[in-house]
Amino acid sequence: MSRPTIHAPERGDARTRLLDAARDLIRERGYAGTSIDDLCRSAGVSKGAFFHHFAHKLALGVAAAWHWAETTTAFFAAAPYHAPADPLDRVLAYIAFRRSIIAGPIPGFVCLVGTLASEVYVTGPAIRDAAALSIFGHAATLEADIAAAMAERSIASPEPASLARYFQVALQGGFILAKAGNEAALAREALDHLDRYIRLLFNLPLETRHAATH
Amino acid sequence: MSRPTIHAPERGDARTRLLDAARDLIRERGYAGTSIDDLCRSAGVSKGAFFHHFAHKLALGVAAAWHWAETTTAFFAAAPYHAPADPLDRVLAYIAFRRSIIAGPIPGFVCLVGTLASEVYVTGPAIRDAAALSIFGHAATLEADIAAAMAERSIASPEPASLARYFQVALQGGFILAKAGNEAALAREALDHLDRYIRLLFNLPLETRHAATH
DNA sequence: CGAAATACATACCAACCGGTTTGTATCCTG
DNA sequence: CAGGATACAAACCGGTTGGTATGTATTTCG
Repeated sequence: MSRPTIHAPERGDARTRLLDAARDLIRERGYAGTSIDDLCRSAGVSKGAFFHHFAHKLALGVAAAWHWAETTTAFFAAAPYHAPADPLDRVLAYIAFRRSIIAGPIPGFVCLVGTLASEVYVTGPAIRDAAALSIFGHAATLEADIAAAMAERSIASPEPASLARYFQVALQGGFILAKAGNEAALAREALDHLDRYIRLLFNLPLETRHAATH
Repeated sequence: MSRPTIHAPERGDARTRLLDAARDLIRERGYAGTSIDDLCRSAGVSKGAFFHHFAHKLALGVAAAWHWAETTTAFFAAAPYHAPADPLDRVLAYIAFRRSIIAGPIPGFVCLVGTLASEVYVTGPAIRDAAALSIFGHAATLEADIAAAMAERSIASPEPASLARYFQVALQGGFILAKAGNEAALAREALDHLDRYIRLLFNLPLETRHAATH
C-alpha cells in the first residue's frame, strides 16, 4: 500500500524493472548492442533512475548477471525434476525439463549469462566473472545427483563435476545453434544427444520418444 | 610488385586487413562492441577505405562471416584428420584435432561465427544467416564420414546430420564455458565428453589419454 | 514534526558513433 | 599516353552514447 502513489509505473521498483529489461534486451541484442536509453525506455524509467541504482553501465551488467543467477536458482529449485527417488532419474528428468522449456521465441529461452560471457570476454571482466558464477554455480547443483547415480552403479569414468559442466556445454551450444539456425528445435536436438550420452554412460535402454518432435 | 609504393602498410590489401581485424576484434569484444574506428585503427587503414570496400558496418559483418567460412573451410580441408582409412577413425581424429588446436589465448581459438550468431540474433539477420551458413556448412563436412561409420557398423540411432550438428554444439558450448571460466581447458573437456559419447555410440573402448591434461 | 536519506525526473554535455563528402594517387585499358 | 575506374586518405556531420548536474517528491527516522 501507499507504494504506487500517483504516476504508478508498471510493476516493481525501478531497479528490478531495469534488471528485467536488461534480461530481455541483452538476450535479444547483446550487452554492447543495448544502450542505457534502450533500457530506460523499456523499463519505463528515467535516466536519473538508472544512474541512481547503477554507478555505470558495467555495474548494470554485473547486477543483471547476479539477478539472473538468483532468479534461475529459485526457478530450478522449484522445478519438478527433483521429485524422482533415484538420482539417475533426477538427472534424466533435469534434461527432460530443460528440453521442455525450450519453446517459443528464441530470446525467451536462451541463457543471459552465456550471451554475456561470450560477448564481454575482454571488455568486461567483472561481467564475465559474474556470468561464470551463475553458469558454474548452476552446474554444481547437478553434481550431487550425478555423483550419487554414478556411485550407485559403480561408474567411475568421467568426474561428476566435469559431467555436470558438460550439461551446460550442451545447453549453451544448443542455444548458439538455435540462434544461428533460427530454429528452437536445434537446441532440443542438442539435449537429445546429451540424453543419449547419459543413457549410454549408464547402460540404459535408449528411448525413442523424441523422434517425432523434430 | 609495385604494390607497396611509399607508405606501404603491413600486408595484404585494405579489405582483407579489415576482415582480419574484424575476425580478431569481434572475437574479443563482439560485433556491437567493435566500432568502425577500432577496425580501421587495428587494420591500419582510413575510414574512407572502410566505406570503399563495405557499404555499411553490417556488410562488414556479413563479409567477415563469409571470410571466416572460406578460411576455416580451407584450414580444415588441409588438416590431417582426413588421413585414416576407417571413417570412424577420421571422425575421432577430427575431435582430437579440434582439441589439439584449443590452446593459447581464448579469443584465438574461439569461433567467430558462433560469437556473431549469439550476439546479432535480432539486430542483424543477414549476419546471422551468414554465420549459420558457416556453422552448418562445416557440420555438413562431417556428415559423410559419420554416415559411413554408422553404416559400416549397422548403427541407425541418431541421424548422421544431427550428430554432425552436435559436434558443433559441443564446440560452441565449450567455447562459451571457456570464455566464462577464462580457462581453455574447459573447451577441451567438452570435446573429451564428445569423444566419449562417440566411443559409447560405437562400442569402442574408452581411452584415458586425456586424463592428465586437465 | 523536522531533517536527512532515498528514489526518482529533467536537462544537459562532451565524446564517440556510423556514415558522407571531397580530394588524390595509382592502376587498367584502349 | 589519355582517361576513366579503382583504391584509398582526410575532414567533416548529425545523431547517439555513456555519464553528470541539478531539482524534487517521498520515505525513514530521531
